[in-house]
Amino acid sequence: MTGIPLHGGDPSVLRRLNSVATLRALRGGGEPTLTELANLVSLSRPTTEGALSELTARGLVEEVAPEAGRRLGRPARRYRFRAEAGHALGVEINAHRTLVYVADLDGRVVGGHRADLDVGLAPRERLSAVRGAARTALAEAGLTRSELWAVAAGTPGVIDADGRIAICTVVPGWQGVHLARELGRSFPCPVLVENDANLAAVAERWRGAAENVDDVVYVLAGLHTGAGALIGGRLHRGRWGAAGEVGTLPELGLRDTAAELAGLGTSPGPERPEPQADRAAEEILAAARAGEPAALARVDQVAGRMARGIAAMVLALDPEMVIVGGALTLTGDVLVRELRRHVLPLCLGPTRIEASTLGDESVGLGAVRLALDRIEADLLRLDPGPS
Amino acid sequence: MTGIPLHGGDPSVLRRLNSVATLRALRGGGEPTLTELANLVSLSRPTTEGALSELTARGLVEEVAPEAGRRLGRPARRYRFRAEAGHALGVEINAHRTLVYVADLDGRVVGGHRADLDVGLAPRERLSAVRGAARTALAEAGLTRSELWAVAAGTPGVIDADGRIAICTVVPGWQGVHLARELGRSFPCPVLVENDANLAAVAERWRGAAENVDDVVYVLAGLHTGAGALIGGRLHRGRWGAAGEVGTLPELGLRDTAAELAGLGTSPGPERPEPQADRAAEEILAAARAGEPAALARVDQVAGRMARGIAAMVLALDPEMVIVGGALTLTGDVLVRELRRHVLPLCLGPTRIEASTLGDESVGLGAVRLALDRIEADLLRLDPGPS
DNA sequence: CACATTATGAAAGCCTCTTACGAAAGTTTC
DNA sequence: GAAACTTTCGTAAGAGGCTTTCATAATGTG
Repeated sequence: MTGIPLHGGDPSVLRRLNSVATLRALRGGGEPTLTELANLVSLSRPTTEGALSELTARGLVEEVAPEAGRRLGRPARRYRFRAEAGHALGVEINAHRTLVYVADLDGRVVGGHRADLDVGLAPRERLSAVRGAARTALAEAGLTRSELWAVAAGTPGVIDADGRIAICTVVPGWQGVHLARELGRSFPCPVLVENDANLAAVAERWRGAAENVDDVVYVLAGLHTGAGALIGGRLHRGRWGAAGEVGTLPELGLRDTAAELAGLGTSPGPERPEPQADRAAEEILAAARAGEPAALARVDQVAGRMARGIAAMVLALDPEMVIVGGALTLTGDVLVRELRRHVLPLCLGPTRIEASTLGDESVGLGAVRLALDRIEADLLRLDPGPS
Repeated sequence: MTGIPLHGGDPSVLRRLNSVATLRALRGGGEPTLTELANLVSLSRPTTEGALSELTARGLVEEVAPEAGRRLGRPARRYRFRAEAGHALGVEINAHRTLVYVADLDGRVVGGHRADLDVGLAPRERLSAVRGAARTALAEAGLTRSELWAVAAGTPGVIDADGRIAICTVVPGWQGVHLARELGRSFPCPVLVENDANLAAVAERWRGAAENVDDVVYVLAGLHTGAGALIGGRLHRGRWGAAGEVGTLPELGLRDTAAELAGLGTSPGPERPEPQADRAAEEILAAARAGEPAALARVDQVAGRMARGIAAMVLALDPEMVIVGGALTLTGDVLVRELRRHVLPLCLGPTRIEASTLGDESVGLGAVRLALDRIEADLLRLDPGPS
């Protein structure tokens, strides 16, 4: 946790440490020469060379053709990180669809597939649809399952530490499913499961609106509103994986957002969400964007209600940035503008409130990032581990 | 941040690493023999010996007299961590008083002083009272300022990253004071400043009700209610140091708690807090403890109001535990019981809600712990640093 | 007082990193 | 087209650190 070693080490840990440092330097991209690399890691050239030959043997690094001469002197050998050495699979599973991405170790998406799902699908069918989508995506990328190094899946609900869906109200029958174990049967590598809003937050920090921002709250505005938080650049799950579920408090206005936007009123406790509420909500938002007064008023009203819940999260966590995404933001930024207007006056600091830039890809991409994080942790770990 | 090195190292980093590991093992307490220590850090005896002689030269470790024989064989040399090698100063400063602790590197309190302060005191006088209290506490411990390795202070309000009091409504004139710089003039060592509720959370995790719990929310129930959060065992300050200020949202019932308890109603925005509200609130709590119905009803009502704010934090962060402390809890655990009754139904997980066990010492002890954390970070850092 | 037991002290050997120097492979210049 | 120049490569020597090993020292037991 603290990075402070409990155990000392013999000279061999130096070798590992230097290997890791070299790999890390190469992961930055580019195709540095041996001497450039040696300077980067502050090691001597022979040592760097040794680390590189080990990494090459492990398939993580490759020597590339020397740059066709334009500089003086003997051409330098260049090396690059073999991003294609392994792959990560990111999956989104929700009530309406599943979305799968395959990415290489650099996070470049090399395949994907999306499939619409019926809301009423039983977990077993839902799972086999997911497996099918994964198969298709892998085929598109020309890969087999054995070339996957990690898999991550995002889904609505509270996910416990084992990857079981502890609470889920929006996908029928989903609660209680041990998603990590189920998917684990299909893949010969670690399988992680995480709440969808949490993953969206991860994605927006990776390559979205919150790039490199360390403290982020992501608000997933859909039928209900969920939220995910990154604290110090790391995902905050909470003790039982339930962090960000402020939506549970009725007076904070994050329940049945779409329904209220659509003017259906707050239903007491719908076992099955009504998809038409989503569509109706989107229509209202479109009308608001067109300037229709009644629609604007409705958006204003809902934003005012949601604002309290978001403000509660902002005041609790004091993030640098709030990202608003989810189905309700896909048709424009009316909602974000209204939320900004309502939330900012309630905050203490100059928190920025921005729209998601990844749209409906954020959960899937966040899953990719989570899987990559796991791979990197394994790769850059100092102790060799049982692999 | 990640503990992964960017730079490689020559054999000398091994030595530092092993020194650090040895020191860390000794910090655990006890007076191990050389061989016991070598086993602890998984190093050979000669290497451990080398690390020890370096640490001894730095004054951090000392050889103690061998345990008077009761075992067979040649008596083993024993070593111990010299907790008296350095000291930390922890300070609490609020509207009514200042409290100072001096502790050695093991956190053992070796001196302290508390002084009542007039609420209306100007910052300059308040500061000199604090300096006086520190001087008295140091004298009691038989130490000079130069033997302090770090100082930390806790005070109400939002503290920015530089140790300036960005927002403070409860101590007149306090807002805008650059507390870290002011105190820095008096001490030849790092000076840290932190929000009081944050420090109370740190203290309760250190040696209070939340020992070794990683995700904790501390609710400081005083005139207003502040909160501090520990996430993953680390203090979460937020981007602008304003994390935990849920009390700002009026509908969450964490403003003017004492005033409402005392039946004074919610004052719109008191420039100066009224100390009699505190006292009246305590009387109500005592009456409630005695079972007086009217008082019980009042407590119940306030707890119900506060519960929403606390629940908002719990739902946002999903902590393992909520600690309730502050002036309102000193007279008994009525408030805690009522809060537990009101908050738990609103939560998703089995969050524990407990009373502070450190009482009005928590902020000062948290300051000690924060200073010690800083010292440890410096001590256990691998790179030598400019010290 | 000898013996068993445990710890210390010092030397030998191994691993890894750094420095140093000559050879190699290009480009530029004449 | 060859010599000069420049930069990199390959390898050997040297230094720092850790481990193993064996003889020695100090203490309790019979």
